[in-house]
Amino acid sequence: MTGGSFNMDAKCPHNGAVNCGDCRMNALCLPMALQSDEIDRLDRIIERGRPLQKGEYIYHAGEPFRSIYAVRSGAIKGFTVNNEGVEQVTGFYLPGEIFGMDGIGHPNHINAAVSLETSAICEIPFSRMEELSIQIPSLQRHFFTLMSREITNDQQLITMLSKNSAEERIATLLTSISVRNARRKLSGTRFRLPMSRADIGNYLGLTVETVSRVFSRFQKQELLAVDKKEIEITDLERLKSLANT
Amino acid sequence: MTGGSFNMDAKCPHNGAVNCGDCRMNALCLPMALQSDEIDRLDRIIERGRPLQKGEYIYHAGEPFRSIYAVRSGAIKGFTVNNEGVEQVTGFYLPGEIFGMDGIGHPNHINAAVSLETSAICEIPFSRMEELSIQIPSLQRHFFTLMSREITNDQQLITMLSKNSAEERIATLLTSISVRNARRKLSGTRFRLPMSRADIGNYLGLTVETVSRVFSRFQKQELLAVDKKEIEITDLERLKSLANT
DNA sequence: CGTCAGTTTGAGCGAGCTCAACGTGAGTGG
DNA sequence: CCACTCACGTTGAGCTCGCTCAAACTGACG
Repeated sequence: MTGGSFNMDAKCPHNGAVNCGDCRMNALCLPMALQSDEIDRLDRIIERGRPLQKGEYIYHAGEPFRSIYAVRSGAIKGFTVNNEGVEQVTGFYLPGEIFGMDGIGHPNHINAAVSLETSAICEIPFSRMEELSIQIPSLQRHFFTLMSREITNDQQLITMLSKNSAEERIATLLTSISVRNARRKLSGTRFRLPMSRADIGNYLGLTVETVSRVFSRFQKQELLAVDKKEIEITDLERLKSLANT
Repeated sequence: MTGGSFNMDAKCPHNGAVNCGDCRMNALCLPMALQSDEIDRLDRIIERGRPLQKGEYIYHAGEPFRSIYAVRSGAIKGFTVNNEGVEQVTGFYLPGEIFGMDGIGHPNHINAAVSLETSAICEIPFSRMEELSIQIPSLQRHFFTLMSREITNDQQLITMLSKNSAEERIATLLTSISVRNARRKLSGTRFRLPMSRADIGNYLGLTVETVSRVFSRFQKQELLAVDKKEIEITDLERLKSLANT
């Protein structure tokens, strides 16, 4: 497990913030629920590590569950592995978002999490987080909220897999990334996809070929300009109208 | 309907238990995490209502979120409704299981819940439950566990919708119901499905016709004996081997 | 006995899959 | 600096599973 070997003294090249109070993401992340003295207490239990390289695992399925994580920069892919070794991507986590909650009900992680590009994350030991959330009710509340949000996210994916066409699924994913980027004050119309076509297909229940074809079709319809992983949404309104809900 | 003729003081014909300590489900339900004095405290916040008729809603999407619920008898269907009014079944809840957690992160319920047959449920006001779980850490822990289990359930459904054939999906659902019945000390091989073919199809991302055809095929292959909603699993091993993971 | 919701069965179609070939760019080693 | 490799992405052709549409069956209930 990478978590254990974190060096807390290393400066992160991406982000000078070494505590929640200064972190650019604090409006999105856990601290949003807290007052400044409470943030300090949360801050003290958080472990910040060296940056993760592309392809580095944060945890594997079956590893003991110790912590949940917040993304500071980069992008993380969460996925299950069934007993035939087939992967199912269950989510992509962008800066300000929390992942690793799948392990909570179980002694070990059910899912795995891997870094899709150079990323920085905060590790939050779960048992200490539990204690703290007994002392800080708004933290407990926020935590329930986060888990519930994970549930409704998953349920939206379920609806999509069950009811929507390939085009609708991809329009929905692109719209979602657009919204999440905008929330981080980044462009909602020009961005780089952190994941491969295979990851997108896996997440959306489609083959790589179908993903590629839909991208080409969207480009022909002048909804997108695609250059490998660089995406420019040229008609966000029409893309949104294609998307689910 | 005949609802008016139910008397809340009358003994419930299904279950004489009026408190968690005596409830047949307490080994599966919330109290499993608690000591007997703690169970009393939980017991005091739980509201038990008259039985629900088939088709009766526990809550609609958009209603204020107040409570979570435990199934005492019967069966509950949880589903989302997207803005075109299309339903997506997200789960079936059997006795001993908890539902309604989708509302936690939000002011209002995201999903709806409806009774599939005559059912009895316990209502647990969430704000009192939150207070209590601050005082009883093992209750907080159990609650985290339940929510996390909901997440992993949803993720299994995601994998199924994304990767499995119609036959695998239906084999998985039947196996799941079989296991959950066995946990309640009921037959794992002979039971009555509480939901319609349409509900099954909706849940599994299939049409009614496909569900019906797969049931017929399974019967021809001597995996099942189907008589409307009565199911006898005649070859559980082979059914399990068809099922996902 | 008629109605109506739920279910079953058949016939034909199509979205997305499979298989196959080719293109592209980053990394590697001579 | 080029040749080679290898992962990733695109495009085409044909097939298949589950969908759509249609019709008939069943049982519960008035």
